[in-house]
Amino acid sequence: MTVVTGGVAGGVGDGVGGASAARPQLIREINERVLLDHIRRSGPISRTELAGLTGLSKPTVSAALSSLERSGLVHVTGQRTGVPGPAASLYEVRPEAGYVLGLDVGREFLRGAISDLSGSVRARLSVRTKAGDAMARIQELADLAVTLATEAGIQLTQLTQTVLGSPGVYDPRLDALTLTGRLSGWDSPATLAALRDRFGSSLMIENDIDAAAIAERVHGHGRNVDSFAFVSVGTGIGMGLVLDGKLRHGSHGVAGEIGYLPFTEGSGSDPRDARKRGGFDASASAAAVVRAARRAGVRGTSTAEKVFAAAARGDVVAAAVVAEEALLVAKAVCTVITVVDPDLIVLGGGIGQAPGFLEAVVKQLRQMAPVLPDVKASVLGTETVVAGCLAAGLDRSWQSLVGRTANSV
Amino acid sequence: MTVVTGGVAGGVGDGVGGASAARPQLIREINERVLLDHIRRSGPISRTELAGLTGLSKPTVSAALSSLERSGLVHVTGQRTGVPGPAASLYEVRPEAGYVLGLDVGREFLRGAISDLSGSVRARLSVRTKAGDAMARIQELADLAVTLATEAGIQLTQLTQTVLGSPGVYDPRLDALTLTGRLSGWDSPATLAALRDRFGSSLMIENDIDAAAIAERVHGHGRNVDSFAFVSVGTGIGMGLVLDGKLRHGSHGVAGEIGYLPFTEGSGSDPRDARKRGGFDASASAAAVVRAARRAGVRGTSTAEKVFAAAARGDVVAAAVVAEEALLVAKAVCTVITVVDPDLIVLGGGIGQAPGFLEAVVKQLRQMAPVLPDVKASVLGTETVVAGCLAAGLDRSWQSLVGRTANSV
DNA sequence: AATCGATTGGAAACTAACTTAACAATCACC
DNA sequence: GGTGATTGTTAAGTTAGTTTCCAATCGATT
Repeated sequence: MTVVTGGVAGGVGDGVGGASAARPQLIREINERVLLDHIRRSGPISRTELAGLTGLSKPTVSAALSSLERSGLVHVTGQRTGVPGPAASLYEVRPEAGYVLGLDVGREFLRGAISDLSGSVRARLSVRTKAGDAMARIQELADLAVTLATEAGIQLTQLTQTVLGSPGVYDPRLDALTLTGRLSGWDSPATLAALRDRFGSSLMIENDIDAAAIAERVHGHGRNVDSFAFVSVGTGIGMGLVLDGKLRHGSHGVAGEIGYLPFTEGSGSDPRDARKRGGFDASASAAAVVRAARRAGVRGTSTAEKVFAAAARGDVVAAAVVAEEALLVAKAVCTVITVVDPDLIVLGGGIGQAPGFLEAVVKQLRQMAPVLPDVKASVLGTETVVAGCLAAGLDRSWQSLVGRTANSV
Repeated sequence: MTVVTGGVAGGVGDGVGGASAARPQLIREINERVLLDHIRRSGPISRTELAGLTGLSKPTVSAALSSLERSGLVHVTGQRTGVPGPAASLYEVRPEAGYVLGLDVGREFLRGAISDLSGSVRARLSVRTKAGDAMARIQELADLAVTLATEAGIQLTQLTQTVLGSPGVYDPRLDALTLTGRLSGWDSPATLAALRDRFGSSLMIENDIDAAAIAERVHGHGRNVDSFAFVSVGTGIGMGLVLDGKLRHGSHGVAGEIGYLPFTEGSGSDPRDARKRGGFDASASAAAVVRAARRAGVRGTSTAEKVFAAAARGDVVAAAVVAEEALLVAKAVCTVITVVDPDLIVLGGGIGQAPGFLEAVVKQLRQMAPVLPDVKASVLGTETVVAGCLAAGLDRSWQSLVGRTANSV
């Protein structure tokens, strides 16, 4: 009944670390994993094709597939005909071998989806939350889970993995949620206990922006690089860092909490926010933009979106506020470059994805960063966090299912 | 004839990446590696002990050791007697199986050492450089290598790996040295070509502070953690980042170049430095401390060391300068925490290791960082960079030697 | 319509590597 | 000098994977 977070371990301790000795069975384990990966990626596929892709011999592929079929992870889905010779059996992942529930808890909305092991979404739903406190919010999440399961036509017990994208981070050393910011009461031990109680042992809690970064890796610009930073600027500020294809949480779970960058020179900073969500968040989040615009005398500045719209219309004062915001974000991106130097920076969030903002940030970056990596704006939308949770849950499900197979064979 | 940098690849692409299929031979390869690791760590050791440590059976251990012995990587070094039963043969790494040359090129000193495969240093030397340009400097390095080889009693051709710790970074995309800062002419293509010409195909170029971080990982505080940041503050400012036990260079080699952090509020900044070595370097390096002290009116401020000494003696103005420096360094450390959240921060360099500085930085950190990791001052000295180069070269030598064995068997 | 040729899937024989079990040889200690 | 622990090897058996060969199948060609 432990909450596990993030990037599936899976690392083969490198060299000095402490790799352990290998038995012949390991070969089988590796090869089944490899085959499974190919089947996942290349849809229905024949034994011969798999043999070609992996370099394994036909008898070996056959034996391994039998084993995978016995354990229920793959099945024959049809025959390929139309070519000379006998019809080839086509294998694919058995979608019913597992189901993943992804949830996104925000201040205003709860979103969720259920996907099967093949990755297709069986049910999806967003609701506006009415909850006043943490416990009510958890109840709403549980209700959402039930609704989704019903719609997907499965039992809750069939879920192999549940992933909750949430503000705040899970600190494995303290076994607690911390830095939950705007979500009141969410960082209490009771919240964590209640979540575990409702969602069981397979619950995995992922920072919402980290989840979005995973989605970006699977569906967005992160597909073709193996290290990138997803920088989200909107209601709050945060980052998800993917290095060597793996999301990094850091040793206290705070990797990417760039709201706490020690930049305090912003014009719109609110000291109350600075304590709770970090100095940089207070200086550069949407609320700070609104404050700065109001102070500068821009009219009709109820939301950051309106400030950006005014700037786009040619309001020079609003444009100055936007430029200042771009400078702040560029500084944050510059720190990320100097510290980890990723292949790519993806800007996300309401402000990060605003038209023209990317260019403004890049312009500033050019003058301050030691190198200029690719910088792109995210093209994903409101379902990003849920998609990331599903992807993370799928990954983890695969790991555990394959592991289980290997042991039981 | 390529310059390779840093952390040996060796990663088994995780999951989706592209792991390839396994043959039975892989088992042997893994097991030989594991045995070798144990022999390296646990000195002369018997077959039976190895069987116990690895969990492999005695016959398997015997067979693998024979193979390793045939390829010249290990040899029997003696017999253990004194216990009942036949004398056990003790195996150890054959030191002569390879030699590593580590070099540290600085503005004032060149340092170097040669170690054998077992890690013991066979020769060590530091010389003051008289070189006026890059080519002369390379000649001095080559001379140093010859002297060291003579002293160690080996031929230069016996070197399996040469590692040069140098200011600046190697950018694999441009195949060039960049950001070489104070070392004039060091970033020209001709320098790189000349280095390759002199030191051959096994040359590996490592940023000097990254090399120090490797030393810290092998000999210093980094031994018992698997992610830490070595932050060096002295003549220049830089960082070496070790995550999951592996040094990270980033995709342009600039990971850790925190001299380029966009902090410009320091009082001692010099605009010429800012362009060349980064805004933060210009604000917080030793020269900046001297400038700040001079401006504040501290007397006898020819070096940063004297400013720190004055502060320690009770000079309140000097103390204020030191406190300001601590604040700047704390901000840099805070950015590292918010971006990657390592287990540990190690402070190094003349300023970083100054008495009392650690405490001053921690005091500031407490008020700004979202979490406070372990922070320690390095206890390593002037030979750190060379030690790191040797460690990196040993690692790489092991990788290639073991790889070669596996193929040739 | 019959044959040809490509292709599939599996069976047999062989290789690589590990394990367990048994055994002969050795050495300290009583 | 006998006893018991320990070492290192040999033999037999298991898990995996490879190569080679073959029967069965199905579209295409004659």
